[in-house]
Formats: sequence, structure tokens, C-alpha cells
Amino acid sequence: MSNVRVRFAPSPTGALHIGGVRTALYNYLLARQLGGTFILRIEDTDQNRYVPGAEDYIKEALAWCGLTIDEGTEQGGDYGPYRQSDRKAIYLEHAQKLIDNGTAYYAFDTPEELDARRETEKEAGNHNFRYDAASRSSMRNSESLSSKEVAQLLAANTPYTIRLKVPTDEIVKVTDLVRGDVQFQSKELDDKILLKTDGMPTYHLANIVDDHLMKITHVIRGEEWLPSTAHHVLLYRAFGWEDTMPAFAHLPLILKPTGKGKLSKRDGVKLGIPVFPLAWKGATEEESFTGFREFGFDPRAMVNFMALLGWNPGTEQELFSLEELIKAFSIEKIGKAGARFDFDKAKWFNQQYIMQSSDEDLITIIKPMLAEKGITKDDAFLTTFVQLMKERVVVYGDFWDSGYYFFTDVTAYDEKNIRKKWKPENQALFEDLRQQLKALNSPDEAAVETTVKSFMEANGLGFGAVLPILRIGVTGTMKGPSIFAVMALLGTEEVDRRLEAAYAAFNAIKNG
RNA sequence: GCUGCCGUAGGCGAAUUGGUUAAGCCACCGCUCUUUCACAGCGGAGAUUGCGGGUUCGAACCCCGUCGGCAGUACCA
Repeated sequence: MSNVRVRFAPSPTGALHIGGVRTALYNYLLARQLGGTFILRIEDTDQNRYVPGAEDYIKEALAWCGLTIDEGTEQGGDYGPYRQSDRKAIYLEHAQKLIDNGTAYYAFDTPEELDARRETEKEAGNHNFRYDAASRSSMRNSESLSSKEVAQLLAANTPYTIRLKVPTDEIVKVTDLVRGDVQFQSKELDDKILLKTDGMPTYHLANIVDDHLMKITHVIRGEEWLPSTAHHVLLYRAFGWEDTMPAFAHLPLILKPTGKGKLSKRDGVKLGIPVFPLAWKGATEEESFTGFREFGFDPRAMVNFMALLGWNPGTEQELFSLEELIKAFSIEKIGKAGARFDFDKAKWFNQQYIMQSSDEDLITIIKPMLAEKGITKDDAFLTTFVQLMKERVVVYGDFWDSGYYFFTDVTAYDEKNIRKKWKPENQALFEDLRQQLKALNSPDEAAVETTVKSFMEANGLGFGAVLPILRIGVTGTMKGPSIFAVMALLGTEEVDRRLEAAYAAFNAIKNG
């Protein structure tokens, strides 16, 4: 095992968004490719936003995608605990070190005071008030107050935060694996809060301390973190850890299908498409979302789709198994521009996977769907069924939606085509055909075809006059597999029953 | 506003890193197959590489400017 160690560090504030899944995937791919370690760390330092069930959801989602975790809250490991709320003491201790070495300071300003200050600045025309080198002397902190005053405040248990003391004028360089060198002027950076009043760290502190302690070598995360990376570099420096600082790779955003803005959960409900791997049951209808799994996706298809969203192999290969992705993946091939979430493309991948799936695998998936409707069928029947249908479905639900007639009576006829094709004067002929078909005992597809064809020949009827009648009569629709195959599978009794009912219905349609 | 990132057909995106006619896939159109739909195969349309300058024999690629999109700008992550 190499010393490469990467982490996926979600915050349990709800369902894991598809962008998060992709971040996890890229981390996982890098770890596996280099024989490294994939770590799951739960970043639950904001108690106000904690959502019960979110942590389990994250784990289930990763498992569904096939991303196995090496170290984490369940698996354990030598660098635990892996839940940040369990590491509270560590952060306090480290924040203290920064106070001691002068790179951080106590701040006693309350949120209300901060808000008030922002408000007055705004009225004065300054819309970008920052707690920074320029303003900190006018705030209440251990930089502006005398050490005696600070000691008194601390002794009186005055609530405080610990802030990073950002250097006044310095250029902070960040080397990003996907974007190259990025520079920030330290005077544009604010004095980020490191430790909150409640004793919990902010993301910035926790992330640096944990990544260092957990010996993380590569930080792969979303682009929204790029601006604060300068702070992170400053923190590594403040701790004296600069020489072991991990490499950074900031992933491009996943954009809305419309192209404007980053994909949000609202887009999913608005467009009726999943933007989460698994469904999420929120407190209300509005906070509940469907998932790729519930939408009828194969996890391999979703993973394949996501892998290509912001990364490309540089070849023309499009279909990748997880194993192939592990081999082909490279950070250098990650794109810089935001990738639009193209759900049509996602469906195409799923269709490819279904077509590639074995009959057995498909049957395993279909059986429970049928059972839910109280239908059981033997494997021989189901095998033929999936063979007939697998190349014309996109999501698993389509097996039922466009193949329900294999299991139950036709619910609606294609009336438009019936009006065009049904000739009541030919009914006697079709009754005759019905009898002929019925006489066939457990026929195969070829036998049905022969019977129908000789019937057509005998009566001078073409395919166009006969097949649509049979097709709509048995399945209700013009779409579907070979009608001879469908009839053979359904059996003579069933076909006879359906045709009898259909002819009556056709006359009604014609007359209505 | 400020800071940063990004900009190749409708979408995803390639281009041996400055070297002929700017790949491929999805979507779209047509043909073949099938008297259905889908799959598959073939073909088509669609790009003055956001725009304007510059450097160069030569620019999608380098430089400057400009416009646009996005992100960040919390005691959230």
C-alpha cells in the first residue's frame, strides 16, 4: 500500500448531492489507482445544520455506487476518530497553539456587534466590510485590547472566537493540480474564524488539522473551495506544516441543465429528474427528493456518467467499469470549466448498461418490481421477456411501463391506429385467424409466424393490414418486440382471450 | 462591489502542448434493417474556438484588452 491517502469529507446536512458523489468517486479512483487509502470523514461541526439520518444516507449512497471505504467511522483506522464532533478537544488544543505562536488571536465581538458593524459600514457606502488586518484594531480582540483586559475577559468566561491573523501584505500562492498556480493577495483575505463560540472549529481549522493528523496527501474537492484555499495554506504555514501540505485539486462545478448556476436540489424537482443517488425523505414533501436508484438507474451507469462529467480519458472510450475507471483516471485530465448536468446523456449510459446486462441480473432486478404488483412468473418466461425488452428500455421502470402487457391485460388501445387499420368487414377473417392461432398448442415464435403468414397469403392480406391488428390487439400499442415472439410467449389461451376482447373493443372504437 | 476561476457546434468534450481539411459521444435530420418501436450500421446538418487586437512563416493553444458565465465574500460546509 502506497502512502497516498485521500479523504471524502461530507457534512451530514441532508442528502448527498450528485456533485458530492462525484467528488467521492474521484477521490476513490485516485486512491485505488495508486494503491492508497480512501477515508470517509464526517464533518459535523455545525450542530445547527445537523440532520439525523444524513450520515447513514451518505454511507448507503457510497456503498450503492460501489465505493468502498478503507478508514472511517464504521471501519475505524489508526487516525480516528473520523467524526469531527468527536475530535473537539483536538481542535481547541491546536487553536491554542496558534494563539501561543501569535498566528491567531481571541476575538470577543458578538455576532450582533458584527452585524451592526456591517450595517454601519454599508450605510457609509462600504459594502465589503471585512474582519481583517485593516479593521481588527477597531474590533474587540486580543490584538486591540491590552493583555490585562484580555485576561479579565477570559477569566470572566466571556464568549470568544479564535481568529486567524492573516498577514498584512503578502502573496499567497496555491498550486492546484487542475488549475496550475493560483495567487491571492493576503490583504484581500479576512481573518477567518477558526474556533467558534461553542468551542467547535470551523471547516477551515478542522479541515487543516484533520488532514494533517490523518496524513492526507491529496485534497480533491469542489471548486467552491478554491477561494478559501489561500487561508488553508496560511494555516499550514501557521502550524509549521507547510512541507507536508497535501496537494490540492479543485473540481469544476456541476451546472444546471440550463447551464446557468450550479446544480441544486431544486433543479431536480423542477425538471422531474434525480440529482441525488438515492431518494431522500425529508420532513416535508418539498424537502423530499427522488434518487437515481429509485428512478431506475443502474449504479454502474450513474458512476460512469459522473466520471465523465468533468473528466475525460483522452480516448474515445465512453463505457467504463469501475475497474477500468481506476486504471484510466488521472487528475491531469480533469477539465477546468463547469460541466453541465445532461440527463439525456445519463439515460443513454443506463440504456447501454441494461443492454449489456445478463438476463439473470435483469431478472433479479425485475422480480421484486413484479412482486410488488402481486405478480410472479417463472424464470423461463422472464428470461424471454428481458431478452425481448432489454434493448428498448432506458430505466428499469420501463420494463413495466412499456412491457406491462406481458403480465396483465391491455389497459388502453392505440385508438388512432385502430381507426385507420380496423376493417369491421374483415372481422370474420380475423376470427378465423384467432381460431387458427388457438389451435396451435404451445407454439414457438416460428410457428406463430408461419400461421399468420399463410393466413395472409390465403386471404390476400398484406403485413400492414394484419400485423397492426394483432399487435394492438395483444399489446395495445404499436411499439414493442416482434409480435410473433410476444404471442408465442403469452401462449395460445391468453392470445385468444385478448384477441376476442380486442375485436369487440375495436368495433366500439370504430363506432364511437 | 471586491477577489478568484472559467469560456471549443444545442449539450459533454478531444486536438501528439504553436504545425495541414478543429476528433468522438448525446441530441437533431435522412437512409438501411424492421410494414411497429427500439437496437445496430451508414450518411447529413451544425464551430469565422466569446469578442478585439498583438507576437509568429503559422495561434483553440502565447501576450494585452474586452465581454460573458460561475464561485467565494457567515461564529455553513
